[in-house]
Formats: sequence, structure tokens, C-alpha cells
Amino acid sequence: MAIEPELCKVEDALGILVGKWKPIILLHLFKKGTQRFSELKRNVPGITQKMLTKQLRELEDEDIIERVVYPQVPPKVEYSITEYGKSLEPILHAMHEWGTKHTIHKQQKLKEQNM
Amino acid sequence: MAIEPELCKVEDALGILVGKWKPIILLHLFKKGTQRFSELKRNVPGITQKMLTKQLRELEDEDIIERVVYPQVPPKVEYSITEYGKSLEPILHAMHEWGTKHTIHKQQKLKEQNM
DNA sequence: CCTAATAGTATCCTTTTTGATACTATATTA
DNA sequence: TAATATAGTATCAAAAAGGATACTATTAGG
Repeated sequence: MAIEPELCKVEDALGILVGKWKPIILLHLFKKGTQRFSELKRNVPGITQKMLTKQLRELEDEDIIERVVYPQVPPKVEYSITEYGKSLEPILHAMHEWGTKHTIHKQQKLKEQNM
Repeated sequence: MAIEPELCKVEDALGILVGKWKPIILLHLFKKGTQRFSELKRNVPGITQKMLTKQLRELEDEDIIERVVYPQVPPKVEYSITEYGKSLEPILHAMHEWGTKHTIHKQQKLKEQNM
């Protein structure tokens, strides 16, 4: 059954994944369970502190991830996927699978064009 | 099984849906099968010609939609989802469903905050 | 007292995306 | 002959996103 374009909620889901580093950040948290700020920064090559902070805040605002501050010096802050956030996993998987096939599709197309 | 963040293809799928009007355009095409440029423009309220053209071109470049020009005056151009493009439908559905629940989740949260 | 470590902010700049508006070609119709 | 319809382009401006870099607070350790 078709989705009524007027009632479309695709963008609401999309908005959460959009942002230059969000999928990778989420995948790291899904994989490791919990990561410190500095671990994420190491694991996401090329990201700046500002961007990492920003993406994490946005994901936190949507209840996808949780932020736990330990009262220590130097500071320790841990991030993890919330129970609610776990409901995103099937979508990430579906997109990953589709994206994998699409990469192949594009390569195929390129090859054909060069014949 | 977890997706390896390094091999992440989520962005490849994401990139196709991202763009201010793409989901709505796709939903219209999924629903109606085929639409003329002018019909899409009417159906997607607020979109400018430039944006509609741009989004359509991008979707066409990815083989998601097909563009058929009829040699008439005034011009007639029809757009439709390709067979390949149809493989995106489950993802759109999944995102729509998740987005619908997320909207409710956010409303719930807002209500709690105002108590 | 100086340095190192962590998790950020603040500021400024560049690039990308989006939007508003005006313009084009051309056969048909009045 | 002038207006109309369609599917676009072209140009300029505004806004959003992303990036580089420097700076901060605090305590433990040497």
C-alpha cells in the first residue's frame, strides 16, 4: 500500500541520519556498545571535535544516544545507544544492504559506458 | 551482526534520499506511476522549477527514475520509477514507519517536559 | 611550578544547498 | 499577430552545513 505523500514521515527518519558523520558514529556505538568521546574521535577519522560534539548532541536530542558524564578530572564522558535508539538498527541495516548493491550497480553502469 | 563502520554503505543509500524534496517526489511517483513535470510541480507544493529539475536529474543519474521526452510542442516530459528504483520502496516504507513512531515519541517527550 | 590529559567552546571562514526571479524556445489557438 | 502552455536555464542572493584553529577548566604527576 502506497504512502500518502502528504503524510510522509520519511524526512523525520531521514533527518536523524543526515549529518556528515552520523551513520559512522552510530555504527561505532552499535558495534562497541559504549564509547568515550575520545574513542569516537579516534575511530572516526577526519572528524573535528566541533563536528563530533554537534552530531552527538543532535543524536542525544532525539533520544537515539545517551550521554553519561563521570565527575572526574580529566573528564570522562561515555556515549551509548538508547533502547529507543536501537529501533533504528534495522533501517541502518537495510540502507547498508541497499547501498552495497547500489555501489555494484554503479560500477556496472560505469563499465558499460566505457565499452 | 554488526556493520563494520569502515565498510559502511549507509551513506550511499542516504545520499539518494537526501535533498529537500526527494522523498516526496518519489512517493508521488510510486503512487501515481508516471507524472509529468508540471504535475509533479503542482503536487509538491512550494518547490521551484529549478529545484524540481535538479532533484529529478539527480534521481535520474542514479537510475532511480526514468525521463521520457515526447517530441511535442508545448513539451511533454514524463517521469517514472525504474524497475531498479523500485528496490528503494521497502526502505522508504521502513523510514516512514519509523518516522511516524518517532513523531509520537517526540510529542510524548514534549508533554512530559511540560508537566 | 610546569606539563599532560579530556571534553569540550568560541570564532572565523569556506563550501554547499536552497530559493527568488527572470528569461527561453516553439507550435497551437484565438 | 499576439497570447498560451510546457519544460526547462541563467543569474544572483541567502541560508545552512562543514571545517580550521585556538582557547578553556581542572587535577594529577613529575
